[in-house]
Amino acid sequence: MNNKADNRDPKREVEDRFIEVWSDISQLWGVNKSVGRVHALLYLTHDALDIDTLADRLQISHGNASTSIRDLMAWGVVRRVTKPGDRKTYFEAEQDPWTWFHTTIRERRRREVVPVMERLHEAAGFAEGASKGAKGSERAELEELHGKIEGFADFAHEFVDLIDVFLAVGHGRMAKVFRTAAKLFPKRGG
Amino acid sequence: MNNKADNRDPKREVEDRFIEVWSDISQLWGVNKSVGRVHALLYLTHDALDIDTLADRLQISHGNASTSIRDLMAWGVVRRVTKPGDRKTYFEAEQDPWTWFHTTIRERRRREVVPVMERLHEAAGFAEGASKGAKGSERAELEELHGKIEGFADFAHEFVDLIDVFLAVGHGRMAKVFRTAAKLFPKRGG
DNA sequence: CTGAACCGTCAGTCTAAACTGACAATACTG
DNA sequence: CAGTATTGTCAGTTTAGACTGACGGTTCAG
Repeated sequence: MNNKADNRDPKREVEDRFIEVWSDISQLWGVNKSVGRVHALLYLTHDALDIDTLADRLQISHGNASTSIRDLMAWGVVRRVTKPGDRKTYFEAEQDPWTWFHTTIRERRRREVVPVMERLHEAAGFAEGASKGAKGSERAELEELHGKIEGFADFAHEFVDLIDVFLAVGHGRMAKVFRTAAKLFPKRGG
Repeated sequence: MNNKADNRDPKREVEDRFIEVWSDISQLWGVNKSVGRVHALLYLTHDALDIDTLADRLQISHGNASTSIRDLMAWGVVRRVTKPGDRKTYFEAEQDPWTWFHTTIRERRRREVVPVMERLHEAAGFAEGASKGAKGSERAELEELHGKIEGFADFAHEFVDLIDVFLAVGHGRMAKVFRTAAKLFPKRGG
């Protein structure tokens, strides 16, 4: 039960603490715990690791480690590595957090944002159609609804623009963009 | 089972379609389905609604509606409203999406970002302490680990700065900031 | 070709989160 | 003050998602 007490190795304890924090950040971000922990360990480990080593180190099943690695590769933040004269498959993580974050945002945009924006536009289109097909007070109500949906769609569209700027600017320059923006639009009270 | 077919009212269908989209967006954002649906309905509905009307309309239990409302109020995006000469408590949503988004980000920063950043700094501090207490090759390893953790912490700190700029700039001006940023740092290939 | 080492998959199990519905608490009416 | 309408809470149930471990497929050594 008590695997902290067994842990005499300071290196291991340093790793564990960071892994737990990253794991929690991942969960806030909608990524499951095991995936976060595997990612954290690969980020900390200079050498690429194989599935069994990951499973051992993190006390998770072989299957879970394998599935987590599959997810991380689908997100584009982990690479498969083979070493000559060695059968095993090793995995290594992107080492620069900005690159990793950029990749993640691009993938999230593709998987989640684009499809949901299409559905939002469909909903707005349906509302518009319904209001044009109605008469009298019902028409007025439907027009109001349509306006509300368009209002939200406009906001969502600006949010997507924000993502696009982030993706276009990229990496280290993002901080500079924001610093510039902060100067252009200085903080106000509240 | 088939409650779409029963649904002859076009207003209701327009609402339902939007509610489903918003619900999915909420889930992507880590907010549960019922909470998202309640929020969507309140956004669309000009008049404030009471708990039973919400539960009826969305086909969820009274308890679920009440809990969802409690969450939304804790997020600061729904207000309690009382009408003179009426016992019931009504609830209404913030109508401007930018205001709502701004409030949500501020709350998320407070609840999630700040605590996890503290833990990250603790982890970095622990790594530093461990490396200073070690000798020889172990020390070198611990210093490398510490460097990795600091690297991530720096990135995380810039991310928090980004949130702060967003909060400082606020509402409608955000779009302008981004348009300006986009001009300063034009899109490059990829 | 056979056996060993290893990775990927998925059915079944387990866990955590959401939801329901009954009850408690509160506010108001007559 | 008793009765009624309404909101809030939470124990128990249900549901969705994560995790395990056994199996099958593949690759390579001998």
